[in-house]
Amino acid sequence: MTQDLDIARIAALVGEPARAAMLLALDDGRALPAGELAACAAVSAPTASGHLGAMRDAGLLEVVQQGRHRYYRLASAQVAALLESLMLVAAQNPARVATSRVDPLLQAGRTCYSHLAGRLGVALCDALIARDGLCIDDDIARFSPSGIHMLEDFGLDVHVLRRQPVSKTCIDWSERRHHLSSPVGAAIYRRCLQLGWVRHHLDSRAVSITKAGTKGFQSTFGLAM
Amino acid sequence: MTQDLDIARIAALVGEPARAAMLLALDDGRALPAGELAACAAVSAPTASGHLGAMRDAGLLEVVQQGRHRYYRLASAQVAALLESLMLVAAQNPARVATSRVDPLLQAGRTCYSHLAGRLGVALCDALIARDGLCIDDDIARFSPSGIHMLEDFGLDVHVLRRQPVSKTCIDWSERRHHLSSPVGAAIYRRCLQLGWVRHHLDSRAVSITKAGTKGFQSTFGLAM
DNA sequence: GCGATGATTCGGCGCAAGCCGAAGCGTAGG
DNA sequence: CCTACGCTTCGGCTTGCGCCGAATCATCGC
Repeated sequence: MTQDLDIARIAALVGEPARAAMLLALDDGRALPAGELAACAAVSAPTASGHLGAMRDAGLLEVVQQGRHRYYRLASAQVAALLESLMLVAAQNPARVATSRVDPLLQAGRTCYSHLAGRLGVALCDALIARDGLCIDDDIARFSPSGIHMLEDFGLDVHVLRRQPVSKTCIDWSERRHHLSSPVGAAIYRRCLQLGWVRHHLDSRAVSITKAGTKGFQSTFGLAM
Repeated sequence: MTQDLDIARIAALVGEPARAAMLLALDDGRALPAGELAACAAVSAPTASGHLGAMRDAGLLEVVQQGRHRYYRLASAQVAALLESLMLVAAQNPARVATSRVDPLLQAGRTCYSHLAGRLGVALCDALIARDGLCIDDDIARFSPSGIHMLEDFGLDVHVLRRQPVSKTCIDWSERRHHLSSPVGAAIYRRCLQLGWVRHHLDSRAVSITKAGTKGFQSTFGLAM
């Protein structure tokens, strides 16, 4: 066996609290400078630098130099998918012994590598299903004509959806429920930002809903927050 | 942050060559006794026992006792998905410096948690596409009427496909190409076994094609091995 | 230019964790 | 009942690696 070592090498990189914290901070696709990642992981700059270098060498991260800063970001969507896989497995195993404390970030929503996840992402998905705009079968979502109509009202360019009214879903690790993922999910997220319905907090991947968003989600999707 | 630790704990378990070897041996869904897993990982029985216990406690493995043997298997499809995620990331990163040696298992095919992967899985998928039976867009596969007809000839119960001619795909880590996954992929694999077209080697997850299979793949799917 | 700031490299410390041999426990089978 | 066998627990050894402080390099602003 030779691929054992390959996957063990990758998993070992992620299996270190400091490195895992950095990867999670990058999970939504942003690029962050080394110093900030050191702070996220609560380690010193030299330690962080070592970790980041190792992850870059292994192909998990990309680095882009800008002035005296070096911005790191996830190297590919596959790496993000790997993190989501890990979160899913971690969320459903019984290690939640004394961790009843709920992370405040989960209260509203969060982004998941360019699409909406968390409570908002799941609720949006549920609302579409409740109004017969969408049906999900075995992780695959199909839009109905009325669902496409809703997205049109929302301001999305849906001509691709007309050809193939299908999207992938992603199981949210915090809610254990489906939400829409790329590319439709990403388009919805971009449109939400554009309309000012949600705001992306710069220091994390939390997402909060604006007043306009509350009204908009209500009128367009029948979503009561 | 609290979920950092969760995913790090899971990843650290996988990130150990001996444990990774055991998980990979279980990747196709079989249940194996502790002793055999120790051999797979090339460690002593006590060492293996410690690893297996830790993975069971973490919810990665399930154990079923049968006589004086204890059979371990992956606890859920999510764990298998995690392994596939890791293989995908591991396969596409540039750590293939001196590992030009090709694993003989990949030559014919392999199973991937109850469906066909490897060269055979990818070739079958390609053949369906080439004959306009299938089109893949963004990891989602749709069957055309002629594709459904081919599967019918093959002996599959396709009434569910008529309602929703859609399936998921899985990117094979060795071929870097799509192949069909559950539930259609699993049905195809079961039917192949039933027809005696492929044989599952008991000591690994390799799959070999029988003479009947060569003929059958040729006549039904136009697949030249 | 010169200090300030971000990032990396180097060296040494300390702990966590993997490994095995020996011993213990339970089941199978004569 | 007693031996054989599969698996686990226990104790102790060793090594790998995560951590930091100090030093080095590069870039920005003045």
